[in-house]
Amino acid sequence: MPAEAQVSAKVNKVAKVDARVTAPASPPLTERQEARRRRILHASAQLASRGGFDAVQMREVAESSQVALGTLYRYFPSKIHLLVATMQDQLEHMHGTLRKKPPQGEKAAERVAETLMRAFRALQREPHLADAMVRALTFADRSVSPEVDQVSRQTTAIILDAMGLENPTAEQLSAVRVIEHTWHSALITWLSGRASIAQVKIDIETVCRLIDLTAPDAHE
Amino acid sequence: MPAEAQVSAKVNKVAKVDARVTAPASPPLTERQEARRRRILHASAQLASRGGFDAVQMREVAESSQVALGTLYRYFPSKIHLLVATMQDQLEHMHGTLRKKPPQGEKAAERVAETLMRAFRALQREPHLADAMVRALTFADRSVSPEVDQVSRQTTAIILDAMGLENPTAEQLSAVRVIEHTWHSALITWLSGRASIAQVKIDIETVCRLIDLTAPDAHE
DNA sequence: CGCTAATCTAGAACAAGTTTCAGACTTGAT
DNA sequence: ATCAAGTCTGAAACTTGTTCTAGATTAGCG
Repeated sequence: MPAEAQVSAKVNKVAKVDARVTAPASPPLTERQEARRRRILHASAQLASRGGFDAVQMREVAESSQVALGTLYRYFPSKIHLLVATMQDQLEHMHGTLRKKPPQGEKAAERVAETLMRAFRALQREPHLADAMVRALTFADRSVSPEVDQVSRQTTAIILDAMGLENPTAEQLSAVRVIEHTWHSALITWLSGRASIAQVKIDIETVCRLIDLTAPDAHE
Repeated sequence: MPAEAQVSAKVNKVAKVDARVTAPASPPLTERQEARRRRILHASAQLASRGGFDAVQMREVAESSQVALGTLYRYFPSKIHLLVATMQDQLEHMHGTLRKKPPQGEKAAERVAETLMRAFRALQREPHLADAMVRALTFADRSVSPEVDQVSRQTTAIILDAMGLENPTAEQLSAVRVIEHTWHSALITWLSGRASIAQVKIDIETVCRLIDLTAPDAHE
């Protein structure tokens, strides 16, 4: 029988979180395990904040989080998994923060653009961290699909929140997907120095106009 | 003084290619060097076609192309550089091919969507190659910016071609950028198995509607 | 308490990208 | 034809992600 295994998963920090955006708490973890996991994620974010993707070296993460290399790999089967998990973690924060002060815009498109720009500003404060997370996200192969999908759902939830929609139409979901595409890709161009902050802003605002197209009289 | 160094760059295969999409032929190469370069790109594409990004191993590329490892690195300073160059190469082909049979759609949005779907179908024929190229492209860091930018310009040219525009407005260029974002990101979701081909099609068609937004009476 | 299975640790080992180096080869110029 | 400078080769070395192993620990159970 298992050794460390009990304690309830203490997710759902933010009140009524949609089940679709809550991580599927697979095997419940011991307190010590939960603590290890947090230490690892913390070390990962910290190293990433310093030097971006390259600075997150597995041996360093292991050392910083006081865990053996093998253990690190037991928790996160690859560097990409680790960074995607780090992103999930950060996104949860972000979503919580964004919920508190909902965007002010009149129309849905404006609110979404405002929300994304707010998120973008947050990323600008830790550009290296953003680099590590976004690079990992787009570099992830099939073996990380579930986790990446989770991030995607969380992002979708944030956008739908901003739109103020309960039951989006298929067309609106398409628009949201395209917005997400633009969001990710625009971040990449910014991170690799091929687009300015202003440029990203324009792209976001441009793509958000798609929302008007799917619901000319959009509001809640 | 330089040793191997002369011969004119024999780019511009396709007649009147816009200067903005022509590689800035830096130091002209010897014929033997040009041949080496081609062998390398060929080996790269071949290995990529087999097993995607991971199958393109620098030692293997070197061996396949009958070049020493050090030489390979002299031509392409990193695996990412190599794969991005491979993409440039493939894109040139693609653009040439696409030029021949221009899209039929009435409206600009339709023509762009049709063109991109055509390109998408081409990629589907070599999914592993697509994987290698696209992953490299989005993973590229600042050191590869010039090359990635070149790919971006080439892509822009293809889209503008499909739109049939000579002097796009700033607004239209924004739309094109957003379309490119969507194109790249949608490819990624497809390659990582998180979106179906049908899904990609919808996303492309959705984003192309932005064009109508910037030019309601769009045509040539 | 004492047992058993799972987990953790330290460290070696392996894989693939990248760098380095000494010597052989080419090239353009004298 | 010869020379100087730049290029190519083959091979070793180095780096960092990933895997493997043997032994120490920990957790849950009777």
